Amino acid sequence: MEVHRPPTEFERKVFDALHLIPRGKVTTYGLLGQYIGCRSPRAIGQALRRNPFAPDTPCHRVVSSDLAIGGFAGTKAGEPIERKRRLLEAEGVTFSPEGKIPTECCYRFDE
DNA sequence: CACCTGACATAAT
DNA sequence: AATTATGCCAGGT
Repeated sequence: MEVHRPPTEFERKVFDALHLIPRGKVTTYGLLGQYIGCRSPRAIGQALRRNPFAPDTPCHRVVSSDLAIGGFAGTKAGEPIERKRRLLEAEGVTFSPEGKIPTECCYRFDE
């Protein structure tokens, strides 16, 4: 069990980036990482996993580089993933029968 | 399709 | 303080 601890700068960057994602869109670990200057999508995932502000912080808007739904709450599949998918659909994100998200719904931090 | 490697932060020892 | 292990990956072999 992890103890509660104040968010680090790295986590702050990640959370802040999440807030930039428009509603109804998603981003990938890689894009988010590049935006905050981190080339390690794994580190991003860890920060999201420890998201202390969930679901105020839209961590569910981050998917894998393949535009697959990716993981959620430390799991790759299961109930949490179902919730994530539902959250995205509720925001207007569409899913292919394979569970993939169309590129149009992918936010690439284009200003 | 199954590995292996790369890059990075945090927790635990 | 340093090392080890691991983690909502990505990409290459």
